[in-house]
Amino acid sequence: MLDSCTNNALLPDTALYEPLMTWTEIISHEDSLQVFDHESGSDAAWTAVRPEYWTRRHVCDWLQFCCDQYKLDSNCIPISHFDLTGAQLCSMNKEEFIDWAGVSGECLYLILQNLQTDAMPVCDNPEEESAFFKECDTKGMLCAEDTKNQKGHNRVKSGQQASHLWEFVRDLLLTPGDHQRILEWEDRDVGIFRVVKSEALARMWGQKKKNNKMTYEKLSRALRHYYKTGILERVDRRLVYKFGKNAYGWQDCKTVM
DNA sequence: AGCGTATTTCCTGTTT
DNA sequence: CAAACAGGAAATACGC
Repeated sequence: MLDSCTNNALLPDTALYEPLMTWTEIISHEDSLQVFDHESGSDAAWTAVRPEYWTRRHVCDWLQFCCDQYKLDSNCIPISHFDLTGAQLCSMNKEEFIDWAGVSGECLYLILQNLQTDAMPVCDNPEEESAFFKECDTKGMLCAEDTKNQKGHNRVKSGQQASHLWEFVRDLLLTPGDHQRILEWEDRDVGIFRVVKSEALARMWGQKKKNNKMTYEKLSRALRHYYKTGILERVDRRLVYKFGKNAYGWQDCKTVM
């Protein structure tokens, strides 16, 4: 089986993003992030939006970009697996991602991680940018040599995803996989979900925050604080919550590939 | 050091 | 009765 990562000298330095934006430009678009309309899934390019907030369309565009620019073999990518949002994409850990994404998984994971973290060159210096992509290139080659036993990708930082409780909840809802029915969508279209296993949810949140004294009682108090900020809306049913107008990243985007 | 935000902790009362 | 919900109040954690 041919690993597409072997496929070329990836990243011909600065030419890489020529048709797109430089990182500096991308970062300067932070402001436009604030006004991005998640409801309508409107038009910001994936380059202008943080991966965690990508719509399905953005994920699709990003994948296409990776295939084009990194010469990944699209035949080796399970395209149907990428019918997911950025939040879903980002919530997978490395193992899950690689399982999910096929033989190019490690390459794609690395690219995504670098987009997510400040490993992105935040500078105006094209030389640094190009150095960044060279490093990315090197890692890409590594993954071609051995897709299994590469552990030391120190470049990939552990990331800052889901640092807030509501994001943690959201990502749990969106993550395909293994947390067995702790949360379930009640009405996905409008963002209503139900806490199925309250103690388990508290335990997971406690683990994440390294707080073994977390309880659902306390977690739910934190959730109720979200009512006043519009992250959540009240639903007068036990263990049922609804994402509010200030929550993002949970929607099921209608525009698909 | 000071501040603001996001919880965490505790509590009293109410509802399911 | 147990489990949740409602919020107020205060303590804490943490990033800037």
